[in-house]
Amino acid sequence: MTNRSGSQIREDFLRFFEGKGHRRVHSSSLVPANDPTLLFTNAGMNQFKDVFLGAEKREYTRATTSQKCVRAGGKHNDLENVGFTRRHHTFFEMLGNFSFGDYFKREAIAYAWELLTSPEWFGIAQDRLYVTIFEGDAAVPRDAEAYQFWLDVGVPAARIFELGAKDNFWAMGDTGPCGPCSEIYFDLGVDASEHAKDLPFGQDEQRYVEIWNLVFMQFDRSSDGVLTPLPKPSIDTGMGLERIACVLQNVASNYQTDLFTPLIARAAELTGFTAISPTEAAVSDVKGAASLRIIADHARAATFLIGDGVLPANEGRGYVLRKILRRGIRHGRLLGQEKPFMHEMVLAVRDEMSVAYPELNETAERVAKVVLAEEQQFARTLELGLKQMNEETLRSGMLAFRLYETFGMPLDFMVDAARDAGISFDMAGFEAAKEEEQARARASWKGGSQKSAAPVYRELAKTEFEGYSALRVDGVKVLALVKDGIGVPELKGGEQGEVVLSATSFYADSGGQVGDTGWLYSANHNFIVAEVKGATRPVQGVFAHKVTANQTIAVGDTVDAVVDAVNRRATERNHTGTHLLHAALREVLGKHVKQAGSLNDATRLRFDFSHFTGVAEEELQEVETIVNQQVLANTPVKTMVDVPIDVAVNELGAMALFGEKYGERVRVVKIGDFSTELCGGTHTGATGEIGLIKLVAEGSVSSGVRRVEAVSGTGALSEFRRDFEVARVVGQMVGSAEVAPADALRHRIATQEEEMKKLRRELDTIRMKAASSSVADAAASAVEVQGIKVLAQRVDGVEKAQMRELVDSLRVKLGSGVVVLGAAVDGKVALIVGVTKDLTARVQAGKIVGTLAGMVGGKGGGRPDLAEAGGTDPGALDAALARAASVVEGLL
RNA sequence: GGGGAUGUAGCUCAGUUGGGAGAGCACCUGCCUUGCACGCAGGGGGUCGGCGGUUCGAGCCCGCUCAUCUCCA
Repeated sequence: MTNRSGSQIREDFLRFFEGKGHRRVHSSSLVPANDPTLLFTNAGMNQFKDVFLGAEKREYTRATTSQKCVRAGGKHNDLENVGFTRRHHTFFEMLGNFSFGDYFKREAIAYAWELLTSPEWFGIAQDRLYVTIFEGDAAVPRDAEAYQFWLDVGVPAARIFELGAKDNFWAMGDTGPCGPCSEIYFDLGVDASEHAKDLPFGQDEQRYVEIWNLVFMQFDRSSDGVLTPLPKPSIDTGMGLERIACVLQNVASNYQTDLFTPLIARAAELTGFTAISPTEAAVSDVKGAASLRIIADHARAATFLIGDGVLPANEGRGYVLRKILRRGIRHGRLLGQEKPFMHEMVLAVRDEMSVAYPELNETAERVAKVVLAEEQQFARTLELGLKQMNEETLRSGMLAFRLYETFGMPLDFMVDAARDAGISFDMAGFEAAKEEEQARARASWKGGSQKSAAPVYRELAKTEFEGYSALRVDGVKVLALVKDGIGVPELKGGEQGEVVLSATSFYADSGGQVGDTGWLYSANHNFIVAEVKGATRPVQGVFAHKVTANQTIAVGDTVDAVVDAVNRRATERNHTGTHLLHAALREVLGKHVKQAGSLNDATRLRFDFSHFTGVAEEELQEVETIVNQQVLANTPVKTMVDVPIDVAVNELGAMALFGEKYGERVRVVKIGDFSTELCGGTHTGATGEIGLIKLVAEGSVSSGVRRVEAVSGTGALSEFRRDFEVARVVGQMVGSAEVAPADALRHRIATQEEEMKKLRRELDTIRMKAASSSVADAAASAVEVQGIKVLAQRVDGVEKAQMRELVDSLRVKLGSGVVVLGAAVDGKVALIVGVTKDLTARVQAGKIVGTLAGMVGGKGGGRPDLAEAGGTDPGALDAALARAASVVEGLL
């Protein structure tokens, strides 16, 4: 057995299978393209799923990959285990070889055995290997073939074990391709035993470690559970790089391989953990060692996830990333590092892995920034949480859970704090509260939205798309009609549904460009059969036209498909504009700008991209200027089809986007030397056709992602018309005959506002003075009731706030007494009653005002010393005021 | 997808059964003063996230909505 580095193992694996006629395919993104059922790419076969399903064709039938994978959460890989076992990881690399209806079991087994045991390759001693096959069950017979092939390559019968469906039968889902599998195990030796005893295979999970799983895709399972043999069986294998490295480097734990030791060493440096050496920390049970392993593991996961476009968030993928990151940060804190350090780990990951994943060189600095921002956010969250934490919350598990749930206060922090304060933490209460929440979340979940395409689409041939060159295709056949997800023989006039044609000129929703609208004409082009509202691609290659039928349309009919050219052209202007915008943003803001989503329809373009801060007004203007220079240059837009993806990305420098899935041969859209992108959309012939691009909005979508919206062509014209009209009106209103410069308007309006404020203040004082003088000698007119002075006065035209002030000054003047003010305002009545403090024990303002309000058709209330009321009958105000004294008397 | 929390002055935040929108810091003016967060006096600054409802009256109650934080799926 030859010791070799992790990088060498990865390379040797790929090289071995290249030698066996396999195409080396680049790892796909961790964010699965077009597969909403999957949170993250978690196996090598993910990117070939459609190929296995027969929905997608590749130009090769054998492939080999080293696939980035993330498993975090879910039953099989609990995040909490990572770091405390020898083999759990959130991020790992899966080495695999695949056969798409090419070779089958015999070759798969022979290749695997050769690679593992040949002295030219991994050279593992045969007596350390065990294999398993499927033992068979009611539905599927024992895998006798695999058994025989293992014997053929020289595995002794005593080392072939037979296991049940749980271990050795594989399925993609409840339906679809499935088949038996065969696993290869390595014996780490009795030293690695968890029982410290020499136990046979099958009784010691830590000693006998699974290193390779060969899946034999042999059957197709229908929805009623029946298995039918696949005409072209396939192969899917997976070998964890970290595990095989552990074996070949002759160490006990994945963390002791060179894939991890440099990261653990760096983590030790950054956290100042020096209790034991990094080498020991890779396996040690010493407190803190696991923290280093966790940091190393999570740094890898975070680096690759963010590199593939995931950002920390509070739901979905982003939330899993956040949990991983925060767990890493917490373990740094456990080791005493309270300052941000995780972002430094990102650079260490890049240094270790950029040879195999060169994209890290490009992304690492941006990734580090994202991580740093998350570290700061988490610090803030902790700070706020700590403020809320007290003895009470630690004693009550329910309160502690509330703190955890609401403020994100980590459980281990509270447990530690309780221990430090000598309080026993109520873990049982916490768990109970947590279970309650989980039950609630589950109950609300019910049927998930795992919407998959209607089965009817799966059986159809691919639609021929002619829309790149033609807007109209005549004489095409109606292949299928779908209503509410079910295939139907015909659609009647007035009905809505979807139409699949043998060929079409309609572009379908894709790459941010919306599907075309238009019409289906009768074969003789005499009348319109159906209006097309849009088009989608429910499965790869099949175009579905969303229609409202004008008259009966049936499967087998022949129609002419005609795209609404006005709409299409407007959409194309926006789409080409998006490419220009993307390139210009990168020029102005920096190369970290990458598309995070886009939408192009006939009215506007919307472009989301990665960027940290708002885009300044000057930057936007610069972008706008550059984009329009490109438009004016009238550069031809060139599309190149059938370009090998490597050529497109490496030689042409085309931008590939996050989360997009590309085939081996791609379409490249190139605008001079300014922009080159992989794109399947339709574009203008030259940039000049766009006419003009006007940015209209900039804002935030989520943290780290900004959105710019713009209009072009006719949309830009109407935008300008509208703005010009606004400017003209505003100009006129402030007295300028022509459209005034922005500065002048700003100044003008600011002055007017200033003036208005001043006048309002002046008016206030004048009213106040008038009101004061009208009640100036009123103090003298106060009536005395049982020794209490009662003053009632009408003060029309005075605002409420001023009435309160008047009440105050009158209370002072009276020294002791009751003040009642009333006013009629806008057909309504306002009443305010004040009682000096010395009298509030005897009579309360709230009660007085309540009684008086009743007389003017209203209600009221307030504090004992000051109360307000409103009413609806101004005519009764004088009468009410006149009765004020007797009301007070009545309350005494 | 579900739960919880927050949103009030430039910043950090008070605001008590619904009845005067506030504090500290920052800013401006003046005074005092050679100093370390100077002090004193005065002042400016608010669509109380938005919309709707209940009410004579809503920062406060109700509904919807947006944004941010957070837990779960």
